Amino acid sequence: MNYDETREEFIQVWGSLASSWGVSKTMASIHAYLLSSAEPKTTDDIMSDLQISRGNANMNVRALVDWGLVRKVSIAGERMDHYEADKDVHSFAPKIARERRKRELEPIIEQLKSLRKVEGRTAEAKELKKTLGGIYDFAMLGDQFLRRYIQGEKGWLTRTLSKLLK
Amino acid sequence: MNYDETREEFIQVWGSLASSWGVSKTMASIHAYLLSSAEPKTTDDIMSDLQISRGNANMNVRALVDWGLVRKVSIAGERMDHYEADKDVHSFAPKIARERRKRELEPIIEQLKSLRKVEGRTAEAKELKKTLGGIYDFAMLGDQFLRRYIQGEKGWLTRTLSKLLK
DNA sequence: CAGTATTTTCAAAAATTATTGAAATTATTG
DNA sequence: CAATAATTTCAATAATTTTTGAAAATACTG
Repeated sequence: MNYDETREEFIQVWGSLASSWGVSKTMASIHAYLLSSAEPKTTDDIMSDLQISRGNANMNVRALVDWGLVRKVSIAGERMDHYEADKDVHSFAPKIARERRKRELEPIIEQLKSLRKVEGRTAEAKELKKTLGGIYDFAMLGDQFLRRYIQGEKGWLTRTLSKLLK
Repeated sequence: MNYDETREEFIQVWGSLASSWGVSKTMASIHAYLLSSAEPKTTDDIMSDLQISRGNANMNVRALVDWGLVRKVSIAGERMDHYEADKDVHSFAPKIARERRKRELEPIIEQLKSLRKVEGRTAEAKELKKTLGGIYDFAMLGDQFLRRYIQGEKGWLTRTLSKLLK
């Protein structure tokens, strides 16, 4: 399988998995497109290679920039903005973790913090308290781990997991 | 905040977060409903308390049973099926992890396994190979960790993470 | 500054995903 | 086995999410 075929398939796979990763198909496709590009690309490149509209390309490139997965670079003599993906998984994965933590974990923790204090001396109230408390404690542990990964030094997770699984 | 208020809010929070967790809103609401129920509930209970249709209730309860988060229990003298949630987060979280791993991680790994072998001696082919290889290795590490958690003994993850974060 | 290029916005349309509800199927009871 | 209860299925509908594309805003260039 050659370069172009690999690229195309990578873009298509990354895109088709997008929904289960909680991002739009286009956002994932553009990410894969830039991850597999040797050179920075313009919005026009993205539009024509991925066959999408300008508005769509613009919105999703910006989202990728917001997530920190892609950066704007200037090419001397060119007017259009060029975009380039961070290709080092150990650098971009924590950024994805940061966004997903914020969307998927933080709101649960915030809510459970108060819900687990449910009042009442009935058996059912006590049981609910225990259930919610258990979920809260578990979520907090995951949260601490994620926070450490997100802001930690680059090799930490890999080193830790490797050791752990040896 | 009393038992009923807490329950209602928990159901609503769990449901509203569903989309970012890759499950349908109803599936999450039913899960929260059963997690916060002292007694096993029938499809009719779910329908009337959550205000949803029979088809919807049936489909999503079955999905919860498939995931292993809820089990069918028989109540002596009652004809209708009753459903009860596994309330121990250390028992049900690995089941969620198992399903999400299957949907979100396994397909990427399967594809990257071959894509990372991209042929070509050009600079761009080499760079792509490096990028895809890096993502693959990282995904494999996460996969090993998840597998260990999913089929491991109950306290493993909590113990490990607690030690790690101390 | 005027003219042109580029980027952004956002209402409307399209695509996707979830839900309903009634009919079909399956299970239970006497 | 007939009658009834309970469950499942699935085509139609509704709700949600994504995408388009043209207009508005912004940024350059000479």
